[in-house]
Amino acid sequence: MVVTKEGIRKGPWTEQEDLQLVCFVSLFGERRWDFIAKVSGLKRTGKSCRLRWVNYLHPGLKRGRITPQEERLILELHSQWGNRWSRIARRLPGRTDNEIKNYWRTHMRKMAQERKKSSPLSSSTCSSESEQLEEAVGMEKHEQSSYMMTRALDIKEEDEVLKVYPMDQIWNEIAGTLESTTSGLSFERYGQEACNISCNSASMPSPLWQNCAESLWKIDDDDDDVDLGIDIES
DNA sequence: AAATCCCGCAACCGCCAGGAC
DNA sequence: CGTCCTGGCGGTTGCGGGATT
Repeated sequence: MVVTKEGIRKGPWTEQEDLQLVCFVSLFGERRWDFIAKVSGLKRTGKSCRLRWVNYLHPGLKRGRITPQEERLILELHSQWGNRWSRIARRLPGRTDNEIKNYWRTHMRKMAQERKKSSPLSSSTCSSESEQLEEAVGMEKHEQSSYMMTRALDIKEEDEVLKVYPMDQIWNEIAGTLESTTSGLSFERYGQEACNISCNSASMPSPLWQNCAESLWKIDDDDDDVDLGIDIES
């Protein structure tokens, strides 16, 4: 853990920080990250708080491996939109842009390597890794796109089967102590005690969670008409 | 058993767009 | 209209842990 001259902490988040952030996001919502960063007493930037929330703490997040269906969807969407990770992520409920980005990098690298192995001659014609990657992706796309589209609709069902994610422990801890502080919170009060972490007295209004979870993964209508509707028909 | 390599992922950085003033 | 602030996005880095030698 690094602390900068300005007293800003960097590096991995501690469990305590996570709890603290969860508390304050529950109070203020997923906005005003700079404000949350200040008020919470976390010595983090607003950006850092937002990132931590979006990529790790959000209750709607799915954990575990990318499924074959998701993989195909990623391939298809990437072929349409390129590296628009956040946009792609909106199509994959519970997945974050960061996760998809990471997945893409590692798996496409793997694919490129395998391809290189299987056809060593072709490597001489490729001047860069990125070109190889694109080639590999193109290959995947043609093989799988139509199948993927029919499978894409199944993903939602699969989501329901899933999967305990690590934050459950935290949610459980918090949920157990909810009622005591959910009503009558004032700024002064939570500042002093609501997030007096160990968070045993943390407030965690569950309806808000449901709201958040739904809203974050709500598909952006503007983006939608571009793609799936069309492709599903084909 | 130790050293090295490789992969997955969390986190940071820089840039940009949109909104408030 | 210009400036500042905030949040979102894509790219990149670095660490931890498992696999391999």
